[in-house]
Amino acid sequence: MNPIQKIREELKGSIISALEKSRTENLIAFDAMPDFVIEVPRDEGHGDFATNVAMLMARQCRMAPRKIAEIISSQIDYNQIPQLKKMEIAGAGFINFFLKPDWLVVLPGIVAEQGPRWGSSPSQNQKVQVEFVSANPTGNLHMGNARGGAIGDTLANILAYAGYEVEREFYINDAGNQIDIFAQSLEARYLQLMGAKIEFPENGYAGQDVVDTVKNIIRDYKDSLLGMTAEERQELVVNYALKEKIQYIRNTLSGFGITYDVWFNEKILHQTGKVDEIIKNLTDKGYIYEEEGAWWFKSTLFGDEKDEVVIRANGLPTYFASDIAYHLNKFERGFDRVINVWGADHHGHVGRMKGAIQALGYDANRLEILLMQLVRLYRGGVIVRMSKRTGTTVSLDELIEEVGKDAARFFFVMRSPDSQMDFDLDLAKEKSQENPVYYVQYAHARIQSIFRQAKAAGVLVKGVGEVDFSILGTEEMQILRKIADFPDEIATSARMLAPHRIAHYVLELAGLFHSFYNHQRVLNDNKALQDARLALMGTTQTTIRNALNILGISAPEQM
RNA sequence: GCGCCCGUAGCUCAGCAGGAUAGAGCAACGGUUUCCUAAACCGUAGGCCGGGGGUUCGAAUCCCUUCGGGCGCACCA
Repeated sequence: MNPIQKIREELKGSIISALEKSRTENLIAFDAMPDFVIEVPRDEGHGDFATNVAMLMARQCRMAPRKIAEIISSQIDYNQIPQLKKMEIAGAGFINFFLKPDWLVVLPGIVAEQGPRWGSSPSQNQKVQVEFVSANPTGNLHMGNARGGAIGDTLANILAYAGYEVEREFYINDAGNQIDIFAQSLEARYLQLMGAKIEFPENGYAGQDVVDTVKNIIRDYKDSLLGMTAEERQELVVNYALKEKIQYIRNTLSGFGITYDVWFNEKILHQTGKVDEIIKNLTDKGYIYEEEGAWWFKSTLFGDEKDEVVIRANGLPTYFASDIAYHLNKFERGFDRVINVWGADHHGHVGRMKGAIQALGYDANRLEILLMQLVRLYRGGVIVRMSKRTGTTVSLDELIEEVGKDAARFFFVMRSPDSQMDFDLDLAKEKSQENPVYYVQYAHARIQSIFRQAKAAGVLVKGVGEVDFSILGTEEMQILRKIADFPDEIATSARMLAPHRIAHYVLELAGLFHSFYNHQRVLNDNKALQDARLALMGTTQTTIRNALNILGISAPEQM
C-alpha cells in the first residue's frame, strides 16, 4: 500500500476509535458512523490532511461541529499514528492533521523499488475491455478517431495501472450498408478508370483515397475484372480495399502509439449466424415484434424514447442487430467490465444498447460508454467539415506528420472528454513548440541532464537506502507530496474514466520541479544535501516517466 | 418539441461522489542567466463560476427554471 493510502486509513481508523471511545464515555451520542473523508487541504496552512467528520455528525449529535471536533481531538490516541505531530480545529469544524515532516521519506524507497510499476495498484482481479476508435474501414482516420485513440489508449493504460487486466479492441465494421456502398463506389471508380461511362453512386465515397485504391487494383489486376459479374467484381474490390484500409489504420494507429490485442470483424458475426441467433434469442424472450414489415426491439421497455429496428423490411439486419451480437460476444468472453469510447454523435445508441444487454440477462452497468464530444477542425479561422466521403479533411497520419505524435496525443488527452474541442490546425502547427507536452518532457530531460553532469563530475549517485532525506527543504517536500499522490491520482482517473487528469497531474509535477530547479542546485558543496536531492530527482524522474508512459508520450533524455 | 454534453480570467481549459480565500497555461505588463539546459523561473494585473430560485452548517459542484452553444432523435453506421 502506498504511504498516502496507508496514512489515510490510519487517520480514519483513529478517528473512528476516538468517536467510539467518546460514545462509551458518554461524551457524545450517535447511531451511525458517517461516511467521512480524509482529504488533502488546498491550503498548506491547513495541514497535511483534514477531515469533515465533525460537520457531518453535527445533525445527528445535535451538537456544534467545533464541539464535536474538540471531543474527537481530545480522544485521539497519538500512539496509534506515530507520524502525527498535532491536530487543529479550524473553520466551521474541520479537523486538520499536521504530520511530522519526515513522514514522506519512505517514498523514494518505494518508488525506486517499484520502478516502472510505481503508481500502480494491486490487482482488482477483474478483466476489462476497452474498445476504441473502431473507425469505419472505408476512409481515412479523422480528428474524431484521433481523439478517441488518444483517450481510449490512455484510459486503457490507466486501468492497467489501476490493477485491471485490460484488453484493447478494435471493432472492424466490415459488413452492412456502408460496405455495400463502399463496394459500389470502388466498382464505379474501377469501371470509370477503365473507360466506361457510368454514373458514380449518389451516396458513394467520393474521396481521393478510393481512387488511389482502385489504381492499385488496376495495377494488380489490370482489366481482368471487366469479365466478372457485378457481384464477383464488387466482392473482389471491396476485399482488396478493406485489406488495404485496415492495414493503413493499423499502421497509422501504431504510429500514434496504439496497438490492439484484438481486431474483431463484424462480418464474422454474420457468417457464423450470431446475428440471427441474437434476434431469435430476443424474439423468444418477447422483446421483438413485427410491424410494417420490419422487426423492432422494444427499447422503450428500457427507457428509450422509441423502439429500434433490428431487421429491416428488406430482410437485412441493422447495425444495431450486429452490435447486440457483438456485445453479447464481449460478455461471453468473460469481461467483468466492457468500456466503449464513442463519439457524442452516438449517444442515442447508448440507451438501447444497454437495454439490449439487460434484455439478454446481463447487468447493464457492466457496459460503460465513455462519450467524447466531437472535435471541430479549424483552418484559417473557418470550420473544416469532417467528412469521410469527401476526403477533404486532415487525416491522423497528416496530423502526426505535422505536429508529432507526442504533442498530438497530449493535446487530445489534456481536455476532458466531455468538453467539445476546437482543433486549430494553424495554431497547432505554429505553436507546436509551446505545447505543454514540451514543458513536461523538458523536466524529464533536465533531470537526466543533472545525472549526466553528476557523472561527469565523478559524483556517485547513492541508493535511496543510504540517503538521509530529513535534510530536504519545503520545496523538495512539496515535490515528494505530489509524487505521493500519483497512485491515488491514477486510481481516481480510473474510477472516473477521466484520462485528462493524468495530463494535468504531470503538468503540475513538472511545474514543481522546474520551480525547485530554478531556486536550488542539486549539485552543490553540501554532500548530504546533494545526495538527498539526487535521490529525489530519481524519484521525480521515475514518476514523470511513468505518467508520460501512461499518456503514450516519449520521455526524452535530451532536448 | 424531447434527450445528452458544455457555459469558470481577454483566449484555451482544470476544479477528484459539496468543503476553508475559485486555479493553470497562453496573451499583457515588469523582472531573473559569471551557477546542473532560459523549451525554465519570479512578480503584477485580470472573476456576480451564463441569469434566477431552491436544498444546508457550507454550492462552481446537487435539484428546479431560464438563456446561449454543440450533438443526437433513420427500416445510416
